[in-house]
Amino acid sequence: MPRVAASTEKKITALLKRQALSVTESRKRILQYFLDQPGALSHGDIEKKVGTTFDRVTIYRTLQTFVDRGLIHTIPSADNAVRYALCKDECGDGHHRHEHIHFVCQQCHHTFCLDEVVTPVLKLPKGYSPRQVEVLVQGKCKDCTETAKK
Amino acid sequence: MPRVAASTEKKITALLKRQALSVTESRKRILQYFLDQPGALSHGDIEKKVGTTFDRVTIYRTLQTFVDRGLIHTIPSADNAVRYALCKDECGDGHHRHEHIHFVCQQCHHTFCLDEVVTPVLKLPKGYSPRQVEVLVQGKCKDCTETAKK
DNA sequence: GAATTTTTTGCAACTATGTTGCTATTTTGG
DNA sequence: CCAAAATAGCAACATAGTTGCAAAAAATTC
Ligand SMILES: [Mn+2]
Ligand SMILES: [Mn+2]
Ligand SMILES: [Zn+2]
Ligand SMILES: [Zn+2]
Repeated sequence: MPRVAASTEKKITALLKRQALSVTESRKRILQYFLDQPGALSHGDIEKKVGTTFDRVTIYRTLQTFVDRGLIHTIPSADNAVRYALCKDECGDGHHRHEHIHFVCQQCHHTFCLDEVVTPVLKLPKGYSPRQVEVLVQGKCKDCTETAKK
Repeated sequence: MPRVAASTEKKITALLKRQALSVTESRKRILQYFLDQPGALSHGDIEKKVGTTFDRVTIYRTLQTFVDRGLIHTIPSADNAVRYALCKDECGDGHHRHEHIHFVCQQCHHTFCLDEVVTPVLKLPKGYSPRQVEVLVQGKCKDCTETAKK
């Protein structure tokens, strides 16, 4: 029995093919990693996970390719460590459309997409033309809040 | 006549003394740079400006000290380049309180504090405890919009 | 399914960014 | 002006990110 269910394998391959990407080991493994866990991942996280199997440069290039093709999006941070998360809506080649906000847990240091929370509409001073709004909330995440109660 | 007006010099010294900081050349120059321009600055910006006069390490430590003392605050980014801007409200030793949003111009690549725009109150899913909300708006800034009209 | 073309990978070399320990220098307060 | 405290510069290091190029792998064509 394979470590990764055949159905997941199929799903991953389909995801890559949909974006007209060659299906390679590194792309499959990195995409798998994103699917296997709920949060966002930094380049460093991925390197720790698969860095012995694949070259650092390959990871950089894979992430860039995924961003370009709309498979993942970047999440800004205040600590010089941009994170990446899967795009759930219909992002495509060259264009991202995200309306959700991001949550950074100050306790477990995980970053989550809160897909159900829509970015607010803001009234900006005259002259400023908004194109994209990013909201980054810091605090304590669901898991960490629940654990604290026990 | 000194290059920097004596009044500015006084102001800078006062700012440093208020936070119980030693008044040194590097701190004065870096604080001066922040006061001289409207936007936010990255470590790299500052290094380009004063990097021949002061050591890189000094700049890192100065920025960290300023953040710790509530003189400047960090602005998250999506490009692995955290920026810093002066605190206008009453931030102090160890605690920052900012309610304003930040604007990143995709044309001139400057980052601005929009002090007049208050961060929105968000309804989060059950379990998430917010502590700090950061809003980062990308688009075209005032100057770039006006220049385009001509 | 083998050959050819195209794409991706790994490696090396490099630049940039950030950190730490230590000593010399500067600043402070008396 | 002096002694104590704080800061700056340097060196050495660690981590992060980029580029060119040849080898390997994947896709395409036959
Ligand atoms: Mn997201
Ligand atoms: Mn600000
Ligand atoms: Zn958490
Ligand atoms: Zn602009």
